[in-house]
Amino acid sequence: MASCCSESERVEQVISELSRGRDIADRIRVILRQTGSDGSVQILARQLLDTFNHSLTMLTHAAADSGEVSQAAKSEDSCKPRLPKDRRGCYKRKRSSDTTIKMSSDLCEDGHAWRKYGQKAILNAKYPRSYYRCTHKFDQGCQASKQVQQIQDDPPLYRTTYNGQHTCEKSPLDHHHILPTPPDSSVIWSFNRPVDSVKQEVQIKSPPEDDYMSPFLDLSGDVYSCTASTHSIEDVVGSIEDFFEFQPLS
DNA sequence: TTGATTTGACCCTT
DNA sequence: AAGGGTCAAATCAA
Repeated sequence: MASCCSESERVEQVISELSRGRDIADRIRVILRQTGSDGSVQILARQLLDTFNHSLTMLTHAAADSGEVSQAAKSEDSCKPRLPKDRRGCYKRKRSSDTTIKMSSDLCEDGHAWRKYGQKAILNAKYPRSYYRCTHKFDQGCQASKQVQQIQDDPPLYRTTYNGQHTCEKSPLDHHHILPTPPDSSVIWSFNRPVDSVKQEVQIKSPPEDDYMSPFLDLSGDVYSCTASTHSIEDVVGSIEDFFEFQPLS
């Protein structure tokens, strides 16, 4: 009879809720690791995360098998030429929250296994942008992805934009430049400034209450800081790029 | 043979 | 409508 929503909508709601639970579990896990909490608690957090991942995997596969998810648009104009698969609704553009940007003078390893899935020429950009997803996207349901783009030639400067957090297993070390996103969804950036061939780690954090504050860079001390809206990441990155461009390398 | 990369096409967001 | 993110077939490499 007339229920509030269709079966497919309910399935998608459950998937959405599970995804949210997984993100929260992952944040708990990161916090526990950062604070050096009891190992058994960390294991429990890990198991909680795995439970969400497995549930999501089973649910999405079952939904796909039964054709329940994302089939709403299938009823009409299904005779489009040269479409091997109906890909409508197959992806959503990433939002700017839960994003980490790293600027570095080289393409250093970040400790994760990535698989390149695309490359695009970007308007007004000299170099193409490469797209990577976590190698464990399918076997562990890890949603982390990154974009890498060279933004400067001499000296070479690369901007790496990380989206999402790793929920896959990796070595416990090597979090030296990917900082955990706090629960308030503020944004943290870190990048290396190539000065005297010595890389300086810079961390930039935007407090959540400064939603409408224009971005600025405080480069006066050893610790650089920057505040900005989570909606103006590009502005901040522009400021960083300006800094690299106009500051003579001493 | 298998997994990774390349590349053109599709389609969502702005 | 344009730009950008993702998919997937083709190709490459180990």
